[in-house]
Amino acid sequence: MRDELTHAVEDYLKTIYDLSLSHGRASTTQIAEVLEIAPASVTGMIKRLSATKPPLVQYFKHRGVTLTAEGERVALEVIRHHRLLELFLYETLGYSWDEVDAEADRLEHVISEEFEARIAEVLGDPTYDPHGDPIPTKDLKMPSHAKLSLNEMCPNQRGTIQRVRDTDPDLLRYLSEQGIVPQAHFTVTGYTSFDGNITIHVDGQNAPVVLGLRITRQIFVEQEIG
Amino acid sequence: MRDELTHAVEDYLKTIYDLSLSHGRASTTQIAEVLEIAPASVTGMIKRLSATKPPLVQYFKHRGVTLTAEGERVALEVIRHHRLLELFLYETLGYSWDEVDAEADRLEHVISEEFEARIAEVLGDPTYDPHGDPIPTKDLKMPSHAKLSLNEMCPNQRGTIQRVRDTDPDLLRYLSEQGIVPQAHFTVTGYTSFDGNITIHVDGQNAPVVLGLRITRQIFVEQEIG
DNA sequence: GACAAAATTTAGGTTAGACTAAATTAGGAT
DNA sequence: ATCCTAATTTAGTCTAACCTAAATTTTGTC
Repeated sequence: MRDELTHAVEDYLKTIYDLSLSHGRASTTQIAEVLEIAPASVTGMIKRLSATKPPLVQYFKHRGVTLTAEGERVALEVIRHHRLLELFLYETLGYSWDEVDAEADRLEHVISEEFEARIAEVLGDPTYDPHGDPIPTKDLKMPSHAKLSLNEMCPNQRGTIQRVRDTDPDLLRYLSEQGIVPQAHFTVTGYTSFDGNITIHVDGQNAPVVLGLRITRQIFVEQEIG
Repeated sequence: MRDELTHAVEDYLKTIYDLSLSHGRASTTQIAEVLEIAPASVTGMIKRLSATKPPLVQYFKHRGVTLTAEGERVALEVIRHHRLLELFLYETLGYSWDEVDAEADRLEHVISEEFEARIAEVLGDPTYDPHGDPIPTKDLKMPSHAKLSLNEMCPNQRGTIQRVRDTDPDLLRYLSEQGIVPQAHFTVTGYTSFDGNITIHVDGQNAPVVLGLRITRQIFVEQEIG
């Protein structure tokens, strides 16, 4: 139970958690892509993760992995660290939202439970980080969050940006320049079926913005009815 | 110049810096004791540190190591991180002075220059950490600091605590209970030559405290003349 | 249902950083 | 000057986590 897992293990579990949410399971190649390591290395690590007691993942040879209850617990712990840190860097140290991910990626593995508790207190037990991602609670329950992605919306519908799931600083900077940040209201003004491009007009902005599938899939929204 | 040194290397350099200050050079065994690893492991690492380009240490077989200019630069960088972090944890997150060292030991290796700059700014470019240790400046100059240790004082002399160089939480908690913290004024009321024990009476405290050599050697003071 | 392309695993190798046990060197006491 | 002990180094292992190249399995297409 009380571990002392390596940073690498924590990174794997975090990645598998994310991939499992969006794809149901995590394949070797997907994990390798996210972590930017060779697929063969992933296979090796997966074997070790499934051989610990208690096992952290369930391994289905040639068809990917899922987290065990214990693996999910660890993943949520790391994700809580990460997102609390992002918000702390943003709120308390004045980082911009495109800078917080990289710093939190390193800090998340070394802070103590004490540190976690203290920044949570300073921030008033927050529920969402600067990208709108939900922060698991102290007892590791994931707060509710928008599941509708921007690419599923249709012209003339209105909505509110809830969550921007990307870590690329350049993209994030571009999006915030266009007013595309959590809580922004917008109207879908166009859609081209060939490429899946969506055009939205953010309230208060002069020009509309055209966004490709790769991006709109990462943006989660609340639809405004009426 | 442009590094990406491992945590272990940074720990070695920090340790060698400290030992060189107090003993002129750092021996294999001393380093091993501080880092709590086997002496044989230290020999191996020292060889690597002296074989980098540029070398980080100068190795005198069978007689210890000293830092090169480059090694000292890295050590001061790490020490700056460490002490800024200690103060940040103390001031901004409400840690007590006995808790900050352990947390800073892990964080010091992963924070970015950006993080360093931001906490330095939040803290107003501070010069001393919660133990009274001097914080190297941005350009890595060490601020002036008291060099007289408590064990060198004589009965009836008065002084001010400037610096408590220890990392043991239990000891630090005990000392602060006795009012022995930076800026405290005191009078030396006794000395026993057999064991080197010194008795001091801290202003505002009821009872005097007897301190052994192991402790008084770690406490640095400013003597009050007259 | 065969087969090529894509995904995955196996096999073997590397590096950092630790370990133990055994050999060697240095330094202080006689 | 010798000898003993403490300090140090050498030699050989181990583990975590990565790598590449080759072998294998799965899957989608006709």
